[in-house]
Amino acid sequence: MKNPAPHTTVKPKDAKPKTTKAGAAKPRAGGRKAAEPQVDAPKVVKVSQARKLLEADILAAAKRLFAQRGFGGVSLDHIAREVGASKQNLLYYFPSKEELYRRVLHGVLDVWLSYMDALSQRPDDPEQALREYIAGKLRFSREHPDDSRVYANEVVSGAPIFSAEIAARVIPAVQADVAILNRWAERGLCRPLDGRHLMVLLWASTQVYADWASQISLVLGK
Amino acid sequence: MKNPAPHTTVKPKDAKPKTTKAGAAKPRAGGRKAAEPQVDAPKVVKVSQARKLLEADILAAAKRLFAQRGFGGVSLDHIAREVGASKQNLLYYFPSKEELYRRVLHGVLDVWLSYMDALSQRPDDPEQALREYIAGKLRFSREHPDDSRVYANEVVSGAPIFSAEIAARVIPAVQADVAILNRWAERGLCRPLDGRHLMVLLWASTQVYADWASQISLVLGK
DNA sequence: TAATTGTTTTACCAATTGGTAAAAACCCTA
DNA sequence: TAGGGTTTTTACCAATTGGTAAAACAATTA
Repeated sequence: MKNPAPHTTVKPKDAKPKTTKAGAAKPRAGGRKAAEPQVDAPKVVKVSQARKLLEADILAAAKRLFAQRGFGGVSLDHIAREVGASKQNLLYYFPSKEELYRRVLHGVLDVWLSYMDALSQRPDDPEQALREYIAGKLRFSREHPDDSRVYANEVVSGAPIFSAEIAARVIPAVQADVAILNRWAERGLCRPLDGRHLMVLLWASTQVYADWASQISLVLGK
Repeated sequence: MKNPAPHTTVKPKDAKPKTTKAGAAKPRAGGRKAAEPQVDAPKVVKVSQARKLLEADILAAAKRLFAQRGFGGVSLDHIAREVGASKQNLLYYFPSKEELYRRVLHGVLDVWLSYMDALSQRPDDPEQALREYIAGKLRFSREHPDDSRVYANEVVSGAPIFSAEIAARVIPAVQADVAILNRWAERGLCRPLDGRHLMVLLWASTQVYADWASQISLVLGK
């Protein structure tokens, strides 16, 4: 009543550059095929390369930020600025913040799982298999620390958004590994053990090297 | 200009209850001593009990929420509602959100450190000392999962707020423990090892049981 | 070149954010 | 019962939040 809405008098802040950074840097190319229904041609929708590029940019930035501050600690605006686009533009690619987060998590899980098949590769050589397994998980933590952290963040929060997908994709993989461990023990290929707990131990120690990097480096004096 | 500011016409939503839940539930007691300067009386400021109670309530709720969603994922309003007070009331006890968070972290660190002195208690009995150390850390994770998670969250984010305090309080404690481990190795009381890495391993595996509770319970089928 | 598509920007919006100022309610002591 | 302190509530505030609608711009195809 007293004064007009402060956000209705939008001052342009400063004359915005005629062509934005993103606009100048990235060439656009619209138009997608599928005019004539060619049956034997692979029906890839062929989204324009520019689109894929920006989409990947957004996902990468979002991953980095989510890793650092968690879902609630990051705003769409923040992510958008990081890739030189506007929030609205970002919402053109991803319909909502949660959907973007989901996409990030999906990608993270892809990477995570791709590092986890060492045990089944060598079902008869516990020592070598374990060695490779651990090496793989360490490599994952080292090569994809943000993925590791995003995943950790989600799990620590009780996986409010991703529990279904985790249940569907991670649990089976882990249980298969646990089964292999237990089979080794039964066949006498290694000392008797509870595969589940060894699994947790392996997990813990590798994951931690990524998540706790800052503190560990302080402690190890490195 | 066109329309009045929407948030200036604040509608009371619904007639708020004359006495709020908090007001009805919690007795207040003001007034603090220190009128005449009694020199030998213990100069505890003696904040009123009600104050201490609400303060503790706030800290507890804040800890729980920060553990779940991280610093950025929690609003003051959210915390306030959780304890049945208003945001402004909360700001009467803690001058800012960051200060509240700092207080939470401080408390977490107190608890954490209190579980970490097992090694120095038995400087000549590696096995027993380690057993107790691990048991203690596991107990911490089990008895104070939120503390564990808040701490993990902060560290995973690179300890943006708490790095100084961590450096001052945690690192020395850990380094002392590492030194003990290394001394055992030197004296032949245990197998040769790098205390730093054993330390990380111990840390990892105990902490993880708290932080990853949701996922682990899925995997372990419990 | 014109129509059509795909992409970006502009203009909004209601709700919520952390925070301030001050009035009101409360409680103990004098 | 009055006064003075402590605590809570009321009333704001500017900035930011996630999100919508539509206009403007660009590229491709007809």
